Amino acid sequence: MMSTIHSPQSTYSISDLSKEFDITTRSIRFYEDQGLIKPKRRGQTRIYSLKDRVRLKLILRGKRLGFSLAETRRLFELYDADKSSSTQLNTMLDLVNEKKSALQQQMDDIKVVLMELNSAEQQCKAALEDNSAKKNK
Amino acid sequence: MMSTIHSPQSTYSISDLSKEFDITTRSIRFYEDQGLIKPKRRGQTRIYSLKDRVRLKLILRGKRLGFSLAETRRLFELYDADKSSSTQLNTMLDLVNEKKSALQQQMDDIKVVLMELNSAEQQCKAALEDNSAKKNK
DNA sequence: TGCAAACTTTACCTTTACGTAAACTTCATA
DNA sequence: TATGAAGTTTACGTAAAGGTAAAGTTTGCA
Repeated sequence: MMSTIHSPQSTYSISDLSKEFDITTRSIRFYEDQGLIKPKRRGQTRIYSLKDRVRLKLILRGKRLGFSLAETRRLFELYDADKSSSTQLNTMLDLVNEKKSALQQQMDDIKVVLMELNSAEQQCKAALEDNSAKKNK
Repeated sequence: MMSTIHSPQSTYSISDLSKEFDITTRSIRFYEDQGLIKPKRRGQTRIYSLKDRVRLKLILRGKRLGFSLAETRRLFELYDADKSSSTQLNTMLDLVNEKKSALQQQMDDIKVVLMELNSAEQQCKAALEDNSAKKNK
């Protein structure tokens, strides 16, 4: 099932994607189960499109940022949703603003922790030099 | 058990902390269970120190960044560890660098997602204006 | 002294995000 | 043709991070 033609591929097998993103096929099927991706089928074999691949990338990035699969699915749904419904658009705006402020908070957290880690690193290095100066094992 | 004196308090009850950080007492005891904090006891009542409070804050910040409790505990352990053991110091350096690059990656992720969210926000607003111009419900 | 609020332990329950195993089908190819 | 790789479904298991309930202390204070 492994496709050999590279570059701008337009369909992918499940193992193509599991290798590319270094996740198990189990995970990919699970995301489908949860309604995050909807690959076509050829017989009972799943055929993934470019859109599916983009979504996978978004799912994984979301995960790195602590989004639950349910949250990510919600974002997908809204993104696909009816653009003529003002109610939907407002719901989306609310969600977007919620996410934005959460991410701002995360940015701030990260900056603080990075500074602390840098400081810890310096202390470690200093202590190591100190140790080697004193020549104790 | 609620202490009434404010400002630089030096001990706290479990409910003091649960209120301050807006988490349940169950969570606080769970963190203790997992070896992240070690409050003193008066009888069987837990007495939390400033250090415990700082750790709680660190635990929660870690959680916001997607650190597991086990990871946070590991960082605490290394921080408390023997500063004369070069092996330990090197282990710590490794862990610190690992965390640093993960956080850098997160920062990059966040920047991308923030840009996308901003763009989504603009599109929503434009669509809303469009809708109201066309006066459809 | 005697309640009510706050504290405690113990223990089982829940959700999320998969892992793992079993048993089956499809397909290329030796 | 048969064997092995890759795919599939179904189903049970698991780890993390608590929630919740039961049943029992402790303590302030009216």
